[in-house]
Amino acid sequence: MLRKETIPLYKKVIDDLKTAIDKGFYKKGALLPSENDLCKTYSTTRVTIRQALSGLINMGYIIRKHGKGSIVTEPKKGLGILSFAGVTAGVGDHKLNTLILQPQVKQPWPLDFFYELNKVELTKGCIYFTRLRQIDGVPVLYEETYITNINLPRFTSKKLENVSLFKTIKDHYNIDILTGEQKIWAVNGDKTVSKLLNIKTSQPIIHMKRRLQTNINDLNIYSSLYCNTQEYFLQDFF
Amino acid sequence: MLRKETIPLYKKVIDDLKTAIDKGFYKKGALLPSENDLCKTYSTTRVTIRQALSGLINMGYIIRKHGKGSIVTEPKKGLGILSFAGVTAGVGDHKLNTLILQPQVKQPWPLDFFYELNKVELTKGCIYFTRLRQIDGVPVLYEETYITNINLPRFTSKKLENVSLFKTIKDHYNIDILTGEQKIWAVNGDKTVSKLLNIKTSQPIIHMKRRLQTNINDLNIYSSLYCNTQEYFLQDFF
DNA sequence: GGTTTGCGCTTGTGTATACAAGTGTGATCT
DNA sequence: AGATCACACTTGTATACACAAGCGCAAACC
Repeated sequence: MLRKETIPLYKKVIDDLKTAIDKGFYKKGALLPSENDLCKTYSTTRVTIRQALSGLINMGYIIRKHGKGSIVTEPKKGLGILSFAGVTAGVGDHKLNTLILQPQVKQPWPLDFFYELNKVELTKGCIYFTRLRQIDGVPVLYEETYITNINLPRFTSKKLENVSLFKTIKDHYNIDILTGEQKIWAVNGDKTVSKLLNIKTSQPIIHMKRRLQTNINDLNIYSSLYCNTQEYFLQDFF
Repeated sequence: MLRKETIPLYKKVIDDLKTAIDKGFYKKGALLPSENDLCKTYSTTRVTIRQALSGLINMGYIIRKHGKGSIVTEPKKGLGILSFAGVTAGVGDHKLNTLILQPQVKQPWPLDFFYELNKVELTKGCIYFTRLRQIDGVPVLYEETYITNINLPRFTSKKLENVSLFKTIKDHYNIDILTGEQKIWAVNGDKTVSKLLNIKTSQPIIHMKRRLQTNINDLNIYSSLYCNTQEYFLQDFF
Protein backbone atom coordinates (compact mmCIF):
# COMPACT_ATOMS: atom_id res chain seq x y z
CA MET A 1 0.00 0.00 0.00
CA LEU A 2 2.75 2.41 0.89
CA ARG A 3 0.42 5.21 1.90
CA LYS A 4 2.46 8.37 2.22
CA GLU A 5 2.82 9.75 5.73
CA THR A 6 2.05 13.25 4.58
CA ILE A 7 1.00 14.32 1.14
CA PRO A 8 1.80 17.88 0.13
CA LEU A 9 -1.03 20.31 0.46
CA TYR A 10 -0.97 21.35 -3.18
CA LYS A 11 -1.39 17.73 -4.21
CA LYS A 12 -4.37 17.39 -1.93
CA VAL A 13 -5.92 20.46 -3.55
CA ILE A 14 -5.31 18.99 -7.01
CA ASP A 15 -6.87 15.72 -5.94
CA ASP A 16 -9.92 17.36 -4.39
CA LEU A 17 -10.63 19.57 -7.39
CA LYS A 18 -9.93 16.76 -9.84
CA THR A 19 -12.34 14.48 -8.03
CA ALA A 20 -14.97 17.20 -7.89
CA ILE A 21 -14.65 17.75 -11.64
CA ASP A 22 -14.68 14.03 -12.39
CA LYS A 23 -17.77 13.56 -10.28
CA GLY A 24 -19.50 16.37 -12.14
CA PHE A 25 -19.65 18.77 -9.22
CA TYR A 26 -18.01 21.35 -11.46
CA LYS A 27 -19.31 20.92 -14.98
CA LYS A 28 -17.58 21.80 -18.20
CA GLY A 29 -17.51 25.57 -18.61
CA ALA A 30 -18.11 26.25 -14.92
CA LEU A 31 -15.79 28.36 -12.80
CA LEU A 32 -13.78 26.89 -9.95
CA PRO A 33 -13.67 28.88 -6.70
CA SER A 34 -11.28 31.81 -7.00
CA GLU A 35 -7.72 31.54 -5.76
CA ASN A 36 -8.55 33.58 -2.68
CA ASP A 37 -11.55 31.40 -1.87
CA LEU A 38 -9.38 28.31 -2.13
CA CYS A 39 -6.78 29.99 0.08
CA LYS A 40 -9.42 30.35 2.78
CA THR A 41 -10.75 26.83 2.32
CA TYR A 42 -7.33 25.29 2.73
CA SER A 43 -5.87 27.94 5.04
CA THR A 44 -2.95 28.52 2.74
CA THR A 45 -1.58 31.13 0.37
CA ARG A 46 -1.96 31.86 -3.31
CA VAL A 47 1.44 30.43 -4.21
CA THR A 48 0.37 26.99 -3.02
CA ILE A 49 -3.07 27.23 -4.61
CA ARG A 50 -1.56 28.38 -7.89
CA GLN A 51 0.81 25.43 -7.80
CA ALA A 52 -2.23 23.18 -7.56
CA LEU A 53 -4.13 24.98 -10.31
CA SER A 54 -1.18 24.85 -12.68
CA GLY A 55 -1.17 21.11 -12.11
CA LEU A 56 -4.78 20.99 -13.23
CA ILE A 57 -3.89 23.06 -16.29
CA ASN A 58 -1.23 20.54 -17.24
CA MET A 59 -3.70 17.73 -16.84
CA GLY A 60 -6.07 19.59 -19.11
CA TYR A 61 -8.77 19.90 -16.48
CA ILE A 62 -9.01 23.68 -16.56
CA ILE A 63 -7.99 26.74 -18.45
CA ARG A 64 -7.56 30.08 -16.77
CA LYS A 65 -8.65 33.53 -17.89
CA HIS A 66 -7.02 36.65 -16.59
CA GLY A 67 -9.56 38.64 -14.63
CA LYS A 68 -12.17 35.92 -14.92
CA GLY A 69 -11.23 32.65 -13.25
CA SER A 70 -10.47 28.97 -13.72
CA ILE A 71 -12.76 27.40 -16.27
CA VAL A 72 -13.39 23.66 -16.28
CA THR A 73 -12.66 22.02 -19.62
CA GLU A 74 -12.94 18.57 -21.05
CA PRO A 75 -10.04 16.69 -19.47
CA LYS A 76 -7.31 15.41 -21.73
CA LYS A 77 -7.48 11.71 -22.31
CA GLY A 78 -4.34 10.90 -20.34
CA LEU A 79 -0.87 11.91 -21.45
CA GLY A 80 -1.42 11.94 -25.16
CA ILE A 81 -1.72 8.22 -25.13
CA LEU A 82 -4.02 7.16 -27.86
CA SER A 83 -7.37 6.25 -26.40
CA PHE A 84 -10.68 5.10 -27.69
CA ALA A 85 -13.56 7.16 -28.88
CA GLY A 86 -16.67 6.26 -30.72
CA VAL A 87 -17.50 7.41 -34.21
CA THR A 88 -20.34 9.28 -32.62
CA ALA A 89 -19.11 11.73 -30.04
CA GLY A 90 -21.24 10.47 -27.20
CA VAL A 91 -19.70 7.09 -26.52
CA GLY A 92 -19.37 6.81 -22.77
CA ASP A 93 -17.24 4.59 -20.60
CA HIS A 94 -20.26 2.57 -19.57
CA LYS A 95 -20.29 0.81 -22.92
CA LEU A 96 -16.67 -0.22 -22.64
CA ASN A 97 -15.61 -3.28 -20.71
CA THR A 98 -12.30 -5.04 -20.19
CA LEU A 99 -11.82 -8.79 -20.25
CA ILE A 100 -8.71 -10.40 -18.79
CA LEU A 101 -7.62 -13.20 -21.11
CA GLN A 102 -4.30 -14.05 -19.46
CA PRO A 103 -4.27 -12.96 -15.80
CA GLN A 104 -1.11 -11.50 -14.32
CA VAL A 105 1.73 -13.99 -14.18
CA LYS A 106 5.36 -13.55 -13.14
CA GLN A 107 7.77 -14.73 -15.80
CA PRO A 108 11.13 -13.91 -17.40
CA TRP A 109 11.07 -11.49 -20.31
CA PRO A 110 10.48 -13.06 -23.73
CA LEU A 111 13.76 -13.69 -25.54
CA ASP A 112 12.75 -11.67 -28.57
CA PHE A 113 11.17 -8.83 -26.63
CA PHE A 114 10.17 -5.82 -28.72
CA TYR A 115 12.08 -3.26 -26.67
CA GLU A 116 15.63 -3.26 -25.42
CA LEU A 117 15.82 -3.96 -21.69
CA ASN A 118 18.50 -2.95 -19.21
CA LYS A 119 20.25 -5.24 -16.74
CA VAL A 120 18.01 -4.45 -13.80
CA GLU A 121 14.89 -5.14 -15.81
CA LEU A 122 16.28 -8.42 -17.10
CA THR A 123 17.20 -9.52 -13.58
CA LYS A 124 13.84 -8.64 -12.09
CA GLY A 125 11.74 -10.30 -14.76
CA CYS A 126 8.25 -9.15 -15.62
CA ILE A 127 4.58 -9.52 -14.91
CA TYR A 128 2.63 -10.43 -18.01
CA PHE A 129 -1.05 -10.26 -18.78
CA THR A 130 -3.36 -9.77 -21.73
CA ARG A 131 -6.63 -7.91 -21.98
CA LEU A 132 -9.41 -7.60 -24.49
CA ARG A 133 -11.44 -4.41 -24.63
CA GLN A 134 -14.98 -4.58 -25.89
CA ILE A 135 -17.51 -1.93 -26.76
CA ASP A 136 -21.09 -3.15 -26.56
CA GLY A 137 -19.74 -6.67 -26.45
CA VAL A 138 -17.80 -6.21 -29.70
CA PRO A 139 -14.05 -6.76 -29.26
CA VAL A 140 -12.09 -3.75 -30.48
CA LEU A 141 -8.68 -3.86 -28.81
CA TYR A 142 -6.35 -6.63 -27.74
CA GLU A 143 -3.44 -5.69 -25.50
CA GLU A 144 -0.45 -7.63 -24.22
CA THR A 145 1.22 -5.92 -21.28
CA TYR A 146 4.58 -6.45 -19.59
CA ILE A 147 5.52 -4.67 -16.36
CA THR A 148 8.94 -4.85 -14.73
CA ASN A 149 8.51 -6.87 -11.55
CA ILE A 150 9.76 -4.29 -9.05
CA ASN A 151 7.98 -3.31 -5.85
CA LEU A 152 4.65 -4.74 -6.92
CA PRO A 153 3.61 -6.94 -3.98
CA ARG A 154 0.43 -8.95 -4.55
CA PHE A 155 -0.04 -7.39 -7.98
CA THR A 156 -0.71 -10.82 -9.44
CA SER A 157 -3.79 -11.13 -7.26
CA LYS A 158 -5.27 -7.76 -8.17
CA LYS A 159 -8.45 -7.85 -10.21
CA LEU A 160 -7.99 -5.85 -13.40
CA GLU A 161 -11.41 -6.35 -14.97
CA ASN A 162 -13.08 -3.07 -15.87
CA VAL A 163 -10.64 -0.90 -13.95
CA SER A 164 -7.98 1.48 -15.16
CA LEU A 165 -4.54 -0.11 -14.96
CA PHE A 166 -2.97 3.30 -14.40
CA LYS A 167 -5.35 4.14 -11.59
CA THR A 168 -4.74 0.76 -9.97
CA ILE A 169 -0.97 1.09 -9.85
CA LYS A 170 -1.29 4.72 -8.79
CA ASP A 171 -3.65 3.95 -5.93
CA HIS A 172 -1.88 0.83 -4.67
CA TYR A 173 1.76 1.56 -5.32
CA ASN A 174 1.80 5.33 -5.89
CA ILE A 175 3.29 4.87 -9.35
CA ASP A 176 2.94 7.65 -11.89
CA ILE A 177 3.49 7.52 -15.62
CA LEU A 178 6.10 10.13 -16.50
CA THR A 179 6.90 9.76 -20.16
CA GLY A 180 6.20 7.39 -22.97
CA GLU A 181 6.72 6.42 -26.54
CA GLN A 182 4.47 4.66 -28.97
CA LYS A 183 4.97 3.29 -32.44
CA ILE A 184 2.16 2.67 -34.84
CA TRP A 185 1.63 0.51 -37.90
CA ALA A 186 -1.27 -0.50 -40.09
CA VAL A 187 -1.18 -4.27 -40.57
CA ASN A 188 -3.27 -7.26 -41.45
CA GLY A 189 -3.84 -9.26 -38.30
CA ASP A 190 -2.47 -12.77 -37.98
CA LYS A 191 -4.83 -15.65 -37.31
CA THR A 192 -4.69 -15.40 -33.52
CA VAL A 193 -5.33 -11.70 -33.29
CA SER A 194 -7.97 -11.71 -36.01
CA LYS A 195 -9.82 -14.44 -34.18
CA LEU A 196 -9.68 -12.52 -30.89
CA LEU A 197 -10.98 -9.40 -32.58
CA ASN A 198 -13.51 -11.44 -34.54
CA ILE A 199 -12.48 -10.14 -37.96
CA LYS A 200 -11.11 -11.50 -41.21
CA THR A 201 -7.36 -11.58 -41.67
CA SER A 202 -7.76 -9.26 -44.66
CA GLN A 203 -9.20 -6.53 -42.44
CA PRO A 204 -6.59 -3.86 -41.74
CA ILE A 205 -5.94 -3.21 -38.04
CA ILE A 206 -3.74 -0.87 -36.04
CA HIS A 207 -0.70 -2.32 -34.34
CA MET A 208 0.99 -0.31 -31.61
CA LYS A 209 3.98 -0.85 -29.39
CA ARG A 210 4.28 1.25 -26.30
CA ARG A 211 6.82 1.96 -23.65
CA LEU A 212 5.77 3.92 -20.58
CA GLN A 213 8.30 5.16 -18.08
CA THR A 214 7.26 5.58 -14.44
CA ASN A 215 8.56 7.46 -11.42
CA ILE A 216 10.13 4.22 -10.17
CA ASN A 217 13.57 3.49 -11.60
CA ASP A 218 13.57 0.60 -14.09
CA LEU A 219 9.85 0.07 -13.62
CA ASN A 220 8.50 0.39 -17.14
CA ILE A 221 5.27 -0.69 -18.69
CA TYR A 222 5.47 -2.20 -22.15
CA SER A 223 2.56 -3.17 -24.27
CA SER A 224 1.72 -4.44 -27.70
CA LEU A 225 -1.75 -3.56 -28.94
CA TYR A 226 -3.96 -4.54 -31.82
CA CYS A 227 -6.99 -2.48 -32.61
CA ASN A 228 -9.93 -2.91 -34.94
CA THR A 229 -10.85 0.52 -36.29
CA GLN A 230 -13.77 -0.52 -38.47
CA GLU A 231 -16.45 0.93 -36.25
CA TYR A 232 -14.38 2.92 -33.79
CA PHE A 233 -11.14 4.84 -34.02
CA LEU A 234 -8.18 5.81 -31.90
CA GLN A 235 -8.14 9.36 -30.68
CA ASP A 236 -5.61 11.65 -29.11
CA PHE A 237 -5.88 15.10 -27.59
CA PHE A 238 -2.89 17.31 -26.89
CA MET B 1 6.25 41.41 -35.56
CA LEU B 2 4.11 42.42 -32.61
CA ARG B 3 6.86 42.65 -30.02
CA LYS B 4 5.50 42.97 -26.49
CA GLU B 5 6.33 46.15 -24.56
CA THR B 6 7.53 44.26 -21.51
CA ILE B 7 7.84 40.53 -21.27
CA PRO B 8 7.62 38.93 -17.84
CA LEU B 9 10.91 37.96 -16.29
CA TYR B 10 10.03 34.28 -16.00
CA LYS B 11 9.33 34.16 -19.73
CA LYS B 12 12.67 35.70 -20.46
CA VAL B 13 14.33 33.03 -18.33
CA ILE B 14 12.43 30.32 -20.22
CA ASP B 15 13.45 31.83 -23.51
CA ASP B 16 17.11 32.17 -22.56
CA LEU B 17 17.40 28.62 -21.28
CA LYS B 18 15.42 27.20 -24.18
CA THR B 19 17.66 28.97 -26.66
CA ALA B 20 20.76 27.78 -24.83
CA ILE B 21 19.52 24.19 -24.97
CA ASP B 22 18.50 24.44 -28.62
CA LYS B 23 21.88 25.85 -29.52
CA GLY B 24 23.58 22.97 -27.73
CA PHE B 25 25.10 25.04 -24.97
CA TYR B 26 23.52 22.64 -22.51
CA LYS B 27 23.65 19.17 -23.96
CA LYS B 28 21.32 16.29 -23.26
CA GLY B 29 21.98 14.94 -19.76
CA ALA B 30 23.74 18.08 -18.59
CA LEU B 31 22.65 20.04 -15.55
CA LEU B 32 21.27 23.54 -15.80
CA PRO B 33 22.52 26.10 -13.27
CA SER B 34 20.87 25.59 -9.89
CA GLU B 35 17.86 27.64 -8.89
CA ASN B 36 19.97 29.78 -6.61
CA ASP B 37 22.51 30.44 -9.35
CA LEU B 38 19.73 31.51 -11.68
CA CYS B 39 18.34 33.73 -8.93
CA LYS B 40 21.64 35.56 -8.81
CA THR B 41 21.95 35.75 -12.58
CA TYR B 42 18.54 37.33 -12.98
CA SER B 43 18.45 39.13 -9.62
CA THR B 44 15.21 37.49 -8.70
CA THR B 45 13.81 34.88 -6.31
CA ARG B 46 13.29 31.16 -6.43
CA VAL B 47 9.55 31.43 -7.01
CA THR B 48 10.11 33.22 -10.30
CA ILE B 49 12.91 30.90 -11.36
CA ARG B 50 10.83 27.86 -10.50
CA GLN B 51 7.99 29.26 -12.57
CA ALA B 52 10.35 29.38 -15.51
CA LEU B 53 11.75 25.92 -14.90
CA SER B 54 8.31 24.37 -14.64
CA GLY B 55 7.60 25.90 -18.03
CA LEU B 56 10.61 24.07 -19.42
CA ILE B 57 9.38 20.86 -17.81
CA ASN B 58 6.06 21.22 -19.59
CA MET B 59 7.84 21.77 -22.87
CA GLY B 60 9.81 18.61 -22.25
CA TYR B 61 13.15 20.41 -22.22
CA ILE B 62 14.21 19.30 -18.76
CA ILE B 63 13.39 16.94 -15.96
CA ARG B 64 14.21 17.74 -12.36
CA LYS B 65 15.69 15.51 -9.69
CA HIS B 66 15.23 16.28 -6.04
CA GLY B 67 18.61 16.96 -4.50
CA LYS B 68 20.33 16.86 -7.84
CA GLY B 69 19.24 19.51 -10.31
CA SER B 70 17.57 20.24 -13.63
CA ILE B 71 18.61 17.73 -16.26
CA VAL B 72 18.36 18.55 -19.96
CA THR B 73 16.38 15.99 -21.92
CA GLU B 74 15.54 15.44 -25.53
CA PRO B 75 12.78 17.94 -26.24
CA LYS B 76 9.38 16.49 -27.05
CA LYS B 77 8.79 16.03 -30.73
CA GLY B 78 6.19 18.72 -31.16
CA LEU B 79 3.12 18.45 -29.02
CA GLY B 80 2.58 14.74 -29.11
CA ILE B 81 1.72 14.90 -32.75
CA LEU B 82 2.60 11.65 -34.39
CA SER B 83 5.79 12.06 -36.33
CA PHE B 84 7.97 9.89 -38.46
CA ALA B 85 10.80 7.65 -37.44
CA GLY B 86 12.61 4.96 -39.26
CA VAL B 87 12.53 1.30 -38.35
CA THR B 88 16.17 1.73 -37.58
CA ALA B 89 16.68 4.36 -34.94
CA GLY B 90 19.12 6.45 -36.89
CA VAL B 91 16.97 7.82 -39.68
CA GLY B 92 17.78 11.49 -39.95
CA ASP B 93 15.89 14.38 -41.47
CA HIS B 94 18.27 14.52 -44.40
CA LYS B 95 16.65 11.48 -45.93
CA LEU B 96 13.20 12.98 -45.76
CA ASN B 97 11.88 15.35 -48.38
CA THR B 98 8.56 17.03 -48.99
CA LEU B 99 6.91 17.39 -52.36
CA ILE B 100 4.10 19.88 -52.95
CA LEU B 101 1.49 18.23 -55.16
CA GLN B 102 -1.19 20.92 -54.95
CA PRO B 103 0.29 24.31 -54.08
CA GLN B 104 -1.58 26.60 -51.72
CA VAL B 105 -4.86 27.81 -53.17
CA LYS B 106 -7.62 29.93 -51.63
CA GLN B 107 -11.01 28.25 -51.87
CA PRO B 108 -14.25 27.73 -49.97
CA TRP B 109 -14.37 24.80 -47.58
CA PRO B 110 -15.44 21.49 -49.12
CA LEU B 111 -19.15 20.86 -48.60
CA ASP B 112 -18.60 17.52 -46.89
CA PHE B 113 -15.65 18.66 -44.76
CA PHE B 114 -14.49 16.16 -42.17
CA TYR B 115 -14.74 18.51 -39.21
CA GLU B 116 -17.50 20.83 -38.14
CA LEU B 117 -16.70 24.48 -38.87
CA ASN B 118 -17.99 27.58 -37.16
CA LYS B 119 -19.48 30.64 -38.86
CA VAL B 120 -16.29 32.66 -38.94
CA GLU B 121 -14.35 29.83 -40.50
CA LEU B 122 -17.04 29.26 -43.13
CA THR B 123 -17.08 32.96 -43.98
CA LYS B 124 -13.32 33.26 -44.30
CA GLY B 125 -12.82 30.16 -46.43
CA CYS B 126 -9.61 28.18 -46.43
CA ILE B 127 -6.23 27.73 -47.99
CA TYR B 128 -5.77 24.23 -49.35
CA PHE B 129 -2.68 22.31 -50.35
CA THR B 130 -1.40 18.77 -50.53
CA ARG B 131 2.00 17.36 -49.79
CA LEU B 132 3.78 14.06 -50.31
CA ARG B 133 6.56 13.05 -47.93
CA GLN B 134 9.26 10.75 -49.19
CA ILE B 135 12.07 8.93 -47.48
CA ASP B 136 14.91 8.06 -49.81
CA GLY B 137 12.61 8.84 -52.69
CA VAL B 138 9.98 6.36 -51.51
CA PRO B 139 6.61 8.00 -50.81
CA VAL B 140 5.42 7.28 -47.28
CA LEU B 141 2.91 9.96 -46.36
CA TYR B 142 0.29 11.89 -48.28
CA GLU B 143 -1.26 14.89 -46.54
CA GLU B 144 -4.14 17.17 -47.46
CA THR B 145 -4.13 20.37 -45.42
CA TYR B 146 -6.75 23.07 -44.92
CA ILE B 147 -6.00 26.30 -43.04
CA THR B 148 -8.59 28.93 -42.19
CA ASN B 149 -7.84 31.95 -44.36
CA ILE B 150 -7.33 34.54 -41.61
CA ASN B 151 -4.40 36.92 -41.36
CA LEU B 152 -2.21 34.97 -43.73
CA PRO B 153 -1.03 37.59 -46.25
CA ARG B 154 1.01 36.19 -49.13
CA PHE B 155 0.79 32.66 -47.68
CA THR B 156 -0.15 31.30 -51.10
CA SER B 157 3.19 32.42 -52.46
CA LYS B 158 5.29 30.86 -49.73
CA LYS B 159 7.44 27.92 -50.74
CA LEU B 160 6.62 24.90 -48.60
CA GLU B 161 9.02 22.39 -50.11
CA ASN B 162 11.24 20.76 -47.50
CA VAL B 163 10.36 23.18 -44.74
CA SER B 164 8.37 22.72 -41.59
CA LEU B 165 4.87 24.12 -42.00
CA PHE B 166 4.72 24.92 -38.28
CA LYS B 167 8.01 26.76 -38.36
CA THR B 168 6.92 28.71 -41.42
CA ILE B 169 3.70 30.00 -39.91
CA LYS B 170 5.46 30.65 -36.60
CA ASP B 171 8.23 32.66 -38.20
CA HIS B 172 6.08 34.64 -40.64
CA TYR B 173 2.85 35.13 -38.72
CA ASN B 174 3.80 34.35 -35.12
CA ILE B 175 1.22 31.57 -34.98
CA ASP B 176 1.59 28.87 -32.33
CA ILE B 177 -0.15 25.53 -32.16
CA LEU B 178 -1.96 25.37 -28.83
CA THR B 179 -3.97 22.18 -28.77
CA GLY B 180 -4.96 19.47 -31.13
CA GLU B 181 -6.85 16.31 -31.76
CA GLN B 182 -6.17 13.43 -34.04
CA LYS B 183 -8.15 10.38 -35.03
CA ILE B 184 -6.62 7.27 -36.44
CA TRP B 185 -7.82 4.37 -38.51
CA ALA B 186 -6.26 1.43 -40.31
CA VAL B 187 -7.68 1.25 -43.82
CA ASN B 188 -7.05 -0.05 -47.29
CA GLY B 189 -6.18 2.88 -49.51
CA ASP B 190 -8.40 3.84 -52.40
CA LYS B 191 -6.99 3.92 -55.92
CA THR B 192 -5.83 7.53 -55.81
CA VAL B 193 -4.01 7.29 -52.51
CA SER B 194 -2.54 3.87 -53.26
CA LYS B 195 -1.16 5.22 -56.51
CA LEU B 196 0.37 8.24 -54.80
CA LEU B 197 1.99 6.02 -52.18
CA ASN B 198 2.96 3.50 -54.85
CA ILE B 199 1.36 0.51 -53.14
CA LYS B 200 -1.34 -2.05 -53.85
CA THR B 201 -4.86 -1.28 -52.68
CA SER B 202 -4.71 -4.39 -50.50
CA GLN B 203 -1.85 -2.91 -48.46
CA PRO B 204 -3.12 -1.59 -45.12
CA ILE B 205 -2.29 2.05 -44.46
CA ILE B 206 -2.87 4.49 -41.63
CA HIS B 207 -5.48 7.16 -42.11
CA MET B 208 -5.46 10.16 -39.77
CA LYS B 209 -7.61 13.24 -39.41
CA ARG B 210 -6.21 16.11 -37.44
CA ARG B 211 -7.41 19.38 -36.08
CA LEU B 212 -4.88 21.82 -34.67
CA GLN B 213 -5.96 24.89 -32.78
CA THR B 214 -3.75 27.98 -32.84
CA ASN B 215 -3.34 31.10 -30.76
CA ILE B 216 -5.37 33.00 -33.38
CA ASN B 217 -9.13 32.78 -32.92
CA ASP B 218 -10.84 30.63 -35.57
CA LEU B 219 -7.51 29.94 -37.26
CA ASN B 220 -7.35 26.17 -37.27
CA ILE B 221 -5.28 23.76 -39.28
CA TYR B 222 -7.04 20.65 -40.50
CA SER B 223 -5.43 17.77 -42.26
CA SER B 224 -6.18 14.36 -43.60
CA LEU B 225 -3.19 12.03 -43.84
CA TYR B 226 -2.48 8.65 -45.35
CA CYS B 227 0.64 6.82 -44.34
CA ASN B 228 2.35 3.70 -45.60
CA THR B 229 3.83 1.91 -42.60
CA GLN B 230 5.40 -1.01 -44.42
CA GLU B 231 8.97 0.14 -43.99
CA TYR B 232 8.54 3.00 -41.56
CA PHE B 233 6.20 3.68 -38.69
CA LEU B 234 4.56 6.56 -36.91
CA GLN B 235 6.03 7.51 -33.59
CA ASP B 236 4.99 9.63 -30.69
CA PHE B 237 6.77 10.77 -27.54
CA PHE B 238 5.02 12.21 -24.52
C1' DG C 1 39.45 -1.58 3.35
C1' DG C 2 34.93 -0.81 4.14
C1' DT C 3 31.23 1.55 6.59
C1' DT C 4 29.14 5.38 8.80
C1' DT C 5 28.46 10.22 9.61
C1' DG C 6 28.23 14.90 8.68
C1' DC C 7 27.93 18.70 5.66
C1' DG C 8 27.00 21.43 1.75
C1' DC C 9 24.70 21.35 -2.20
C1' DT C 10 20.32 20.64 -4.64
C1' DT C 11 15.09 20.77 -5.30
C1' DG C 12 10.40 20.38 -2.76
C1' DT C 13 6.94 22.64 -0.11
C1' DG C 14 5.00 26.43 2.20
C1' DT C 15 3.91 31.35 4.35
C1' DA C 16 3.13 36.31 3.83
C1' DT C 17 2.83 40.11 1.07
C1' DA C 18 2.60 43.55 -2.82
C1' DC C 19 1.32 45.61 -7.00
C1' DA C 20 -0.19 45.09 -12.03
C1' DA C 21 -3.70 44.13 -15.15
C1' DG C 22 -8.08 42.02 -17.16
C1' DT C 23 -13.37 41.51 -16.46
C1' DG C 24 -17.78 42.63 -15.21
C1' DT C 25 -21.19 45.38 -12.86
C1' DG C 26 -23.54 49.09 -11.10
C1' DA C 27 -23.65 54.00 -10.12
C1' DT C 28 -23.16 58.27 -12.19
C1' DC C 29 -23.11 61.59 -15.60
C1' DT C 30 -24.75 63.64 -19.99
C1' DA D 1 -31.45 55.94 -22.83
C1' DG D 2 -26.81 55.61 -23.54
C1' DA D 3 -22.03 56.41 -22.55
C1' DT D 4 -18.57 56.84 -18.92
C1' DC D 5 -16.38 55.96 -14.71
C1' DA D 6 -15.31 53.88 -10.34
C1' DC D 7 -14.95 49.82 -7.90
C1' DA D 8 -14.74 45.04 -6.59
C1' DC D 9 -13.15 40.86 -7.93
C1' DT D 10 -10.34 38.02 -10.63
C1' DT D 11 -5.70 36.14 -12.22
C1' DG D 12 -0.64 37.52 -13.44
C1' DT D 13 3.84 38.61 -11.78
C1' DA D 14 7.12 39.27 -8.29
C1' DT D 15 9.75 39.71 -3.67
C1' DA D 16 11.60 37.64 0.61
C1' DC D 17 11.96 34.15 3.55
C1' DA D 18 11.80 29.43 6.01
C1' DC D 19 12.22 24.64 6.69
C1' DA D 20 12.06 19.75 4.73
C1' DA D 21 14.19 16.27 2.15
C1' DG D 22 17.16 13.99 -1.43
C1' DC D 23 21.99 13.58 -3.37
C1' DG D 24 26.98 13.25 -3.35
C1' DC D 25 31.23 13.50 -1.38
C1' DA D 26 34.73 13.62 1.97
C1' DA D 27 36.11 13.08 6.59
C1' DA D 28 35.92 10.24 10.41
C1' DC D 29 35.38 5.91 12.29
C1' DC D 30 35.83 0.79 13.06
